[in-house]
Amino acid sequence: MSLLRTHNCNELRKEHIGTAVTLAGWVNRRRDHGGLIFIDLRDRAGIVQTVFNPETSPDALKNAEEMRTEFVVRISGEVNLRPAGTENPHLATGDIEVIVKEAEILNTSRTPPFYINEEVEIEENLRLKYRYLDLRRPRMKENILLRHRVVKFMRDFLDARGFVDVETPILIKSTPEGARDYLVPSRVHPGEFYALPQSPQQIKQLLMVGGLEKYYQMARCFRDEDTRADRQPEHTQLDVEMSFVEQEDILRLMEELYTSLVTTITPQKRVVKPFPRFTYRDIMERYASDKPDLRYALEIADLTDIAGQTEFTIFTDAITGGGRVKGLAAPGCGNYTRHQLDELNRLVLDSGAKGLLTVSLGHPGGTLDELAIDDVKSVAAKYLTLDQIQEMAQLCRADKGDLLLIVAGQENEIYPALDVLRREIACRLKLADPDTFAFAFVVDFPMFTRSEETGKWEAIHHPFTHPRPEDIPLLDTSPGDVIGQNYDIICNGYELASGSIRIHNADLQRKIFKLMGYQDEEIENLFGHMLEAFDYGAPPHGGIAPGIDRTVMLLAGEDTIREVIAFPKTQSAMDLTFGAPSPVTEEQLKELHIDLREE
RNA sequence: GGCCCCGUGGUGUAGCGGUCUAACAUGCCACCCUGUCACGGUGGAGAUCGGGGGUUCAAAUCCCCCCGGGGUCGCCA
Repeated sequence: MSLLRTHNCNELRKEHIGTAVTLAGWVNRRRDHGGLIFIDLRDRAGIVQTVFNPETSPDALKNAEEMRTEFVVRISGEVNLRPAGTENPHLATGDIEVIVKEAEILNTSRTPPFYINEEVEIEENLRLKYRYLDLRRPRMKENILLRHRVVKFMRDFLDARGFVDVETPILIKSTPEGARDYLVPSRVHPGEFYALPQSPQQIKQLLMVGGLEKYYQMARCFRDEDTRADRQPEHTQLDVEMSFVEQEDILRLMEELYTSLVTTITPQKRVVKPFPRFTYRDIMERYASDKPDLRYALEIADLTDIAGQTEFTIFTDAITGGGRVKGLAAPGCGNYTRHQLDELNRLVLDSGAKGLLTVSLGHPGGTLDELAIDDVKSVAAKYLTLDQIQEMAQLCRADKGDLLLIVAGQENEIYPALDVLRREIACRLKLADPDTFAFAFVVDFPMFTRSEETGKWEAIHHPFTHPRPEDIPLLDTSPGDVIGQNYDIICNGYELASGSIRIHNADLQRKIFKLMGYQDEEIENLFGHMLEAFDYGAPPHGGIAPGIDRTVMLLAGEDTIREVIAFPKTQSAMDLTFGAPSPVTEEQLKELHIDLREE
């Protein structure tokens, strides 16, 4: 195995009995019986019990008395069957133990700042400061090993299908759109900067022009924007691009990749193939989100028609103002207390909607037809007829005993509220099965949205997305109606991947840039390299980029991607292990031609 | 930048105006212990309760500001 050891701590079994072994690892636990000492030795592979006996090896025992938690030690001895009745079924190596003949302390350790041998929640900033110790703990160790298996699987999967792994530059050109770039000053070119890639988007398209046909890369992507539980300043994408493909080719490839990944890496989890497909419009209508958790239904119903017939002015005013009335049913929540209803109302207000109307549909039992007006509890009850309530309940697929949650207003203000409500109810009712991955494709996104600040058309995905061929004429007449050939993979409430068929024609690409308000000169400056490349026989191509961190997070059952990243950054983008970012010397700044401004 | 949550011995928690000279568990140190495996036993050390200011006769506890961590909106082509 190596010069320092013959076996790892997890591989010794009954068949090794009598074998002389040398092991090295960390002291996971020491049990000193005064004379007899047990030390659980731990390495990456696992744990084995070693026994120090004063009669067989007094010198080794002397060393063992010095050993403490997390000391690095090396022992030599013989594998023994444990005495009958002392086997430990919790250990893979629990049938045997190593009788130590010689022991050596390779390195001592201070008492760790937190438990390594116990699963206790530790404050995250402490874990991050001592991440190298945190990585020894089972949770992080397993997550990092899982991540390795996921990445290995993806590489093998794509290699087997003819994909070529190409490395692309990390120091590239800053582009104006999208996220804020991380900038790197140039020593050689005073006043000029490189940018770290937000993704290798343009580069991989040029690889297609370069004739690679099938490219992939574990690509690090950098975005100087605020973090979230599922967002870090740097993250890793499985960047994929293919030539001579249509959208359908890419979706099928991804469906195959993800289903085989899950069945191979986490066979205990459920996954449904084929993945359901939704248009953007459809999924927003039904779930008020472009990445809903589809492990549960809780579909959102459009109540605008019936709400417009009521005497309830909050509804009718909203509709008159061009808004909609939408709602969902919270199963079995008809008995919610005032306090619980207030909590839901608070969520709605915090999400920016004007308010929440709750309609309690009495007690469970019987059908909606048997609902009496006296069963109904709602502040709007006197403005609604029983027929209207029953119809709204029916549209929400509600039963007696349920709670209707209804929000009225403009779509852009009620959708966040409906999304929050849907997730909150699912959380309270524990509707999301932790052992299921509900993948889905979302397709047919609009290409452009009009910026509220500038009034300009902005790309929803990115400006290299190819419009649906039939929509190209709309570029001249109504850009907001143009649907792009782009697609997301969503799973359990997360956007896992995003991709598109790209433009490979310089004229069309130029047209898109112009539509977005770029002047000819800007276009040549910023994107001339792309447009020129398209003039030299660019093949039709498209791709996608699944997020590795989010994928591993889901497979690991974690709630944040920090748990699957060896050295993640905090919400304020700091690396607590290294203390980055940090000031640099005046000499360094001078070399880079940088003066710091007073803020 | 907005909103919300958290910060008490090394670690995890309790305490939420006076009984706090701050409790419990674990870890740590010492001694005892030859079959434990979260070993056991006895003893001990260890906290100006994130920092500052205020209210009060009295503050870990109430108020304000700041710092740090987290969640989220904005942001993330």
